[in-house]
Amino acid sequence: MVYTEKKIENELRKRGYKITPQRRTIVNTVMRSREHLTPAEIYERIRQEHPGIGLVTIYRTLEILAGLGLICEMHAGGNCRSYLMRRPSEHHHHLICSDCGTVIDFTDCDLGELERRLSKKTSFKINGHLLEFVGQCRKCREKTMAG
Amino acid sequence: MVYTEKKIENELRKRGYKITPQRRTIVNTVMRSREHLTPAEIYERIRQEHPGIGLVTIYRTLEILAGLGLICEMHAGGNCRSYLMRRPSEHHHHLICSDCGTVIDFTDCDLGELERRLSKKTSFKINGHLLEFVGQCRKCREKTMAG
DNA sequence: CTACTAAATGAAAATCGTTTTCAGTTAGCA
DNA sequence: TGCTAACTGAAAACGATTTTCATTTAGTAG
Repeated sequence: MVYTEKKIENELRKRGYKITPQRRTIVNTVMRSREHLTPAEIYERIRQEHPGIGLVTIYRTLEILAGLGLICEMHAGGNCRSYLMRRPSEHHHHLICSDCGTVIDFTDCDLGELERRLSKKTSFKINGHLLEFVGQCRKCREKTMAG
Repeated sequence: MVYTEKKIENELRKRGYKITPQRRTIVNTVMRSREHLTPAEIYERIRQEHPGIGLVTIYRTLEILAGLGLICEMHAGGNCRSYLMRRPSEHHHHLICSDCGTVIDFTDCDLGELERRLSKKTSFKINGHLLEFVGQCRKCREKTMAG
């Protein structure tokens, strides 16, 4: 389950932020996506319908949403950050083939116990996690064997 | 246990990389530290003894070492990456504070069962994994409460 | 020890993602 | 309808990282 647009708008209004068409579009875009999106990717997607929008506005809005804990900010390889709607209780992970780049998603990760243990030990309030497995898919393994 | 300088030099030589005084110093600096260091921090530490060294060289060397799996690259908040000596056989994971960037390492992850399950279901040969928890450390939580 | 060559170095410039500045626009409220 | 704080977009600034290029050096063969 994901936050509704209404819930997000209320949350923003409550803190004195205004609801602008740009912000609506940004929330909507992040919401539609089941993948993490970088600011640049969000910009590209929005630009098609909303040519006038500025990349700056996207940065600013994402910063606010992440600050309120409504979306989840993530830092992966390269110099890029990306954002995903926060799905309370559900999260999603990847299994990546290091040869061909195929990505398989999975959602069951059983990290609750570890999360509790870490949280207790470190006094962190844990908000999320990133889990990725890297390996070789069947096809690529067969190629390697053959070659 | 951490890799020895000798082991690292051999690993480099084996791939045709040369052992230069700069590389020695960089390896030595990362090795001495029990903390993650950013390229800029490494630069600062080295500059005191080796004023001539270039930041570029540090970037280049870190890239090679990380590529060979001898050090561990980490992306935390802000636009910064940092590096830590790798401890073979342990794999090591991070708990990151999304506010201040503090990183806590841990090594117990209990993902063996999940790995087997995924491997069976997807026919992947799984070689490794990346696990990061993101949250808010005690100090930052207290600040948030107060503010 | 000397000469050679591929690899490495450092300085400067280029690049990329992100942030700041600023003048003009707009949402939300009286 | 009018007001004002908040928002916007363009351009400039910024900081981290990468590329380019001329020079130097490690490792090796003679």
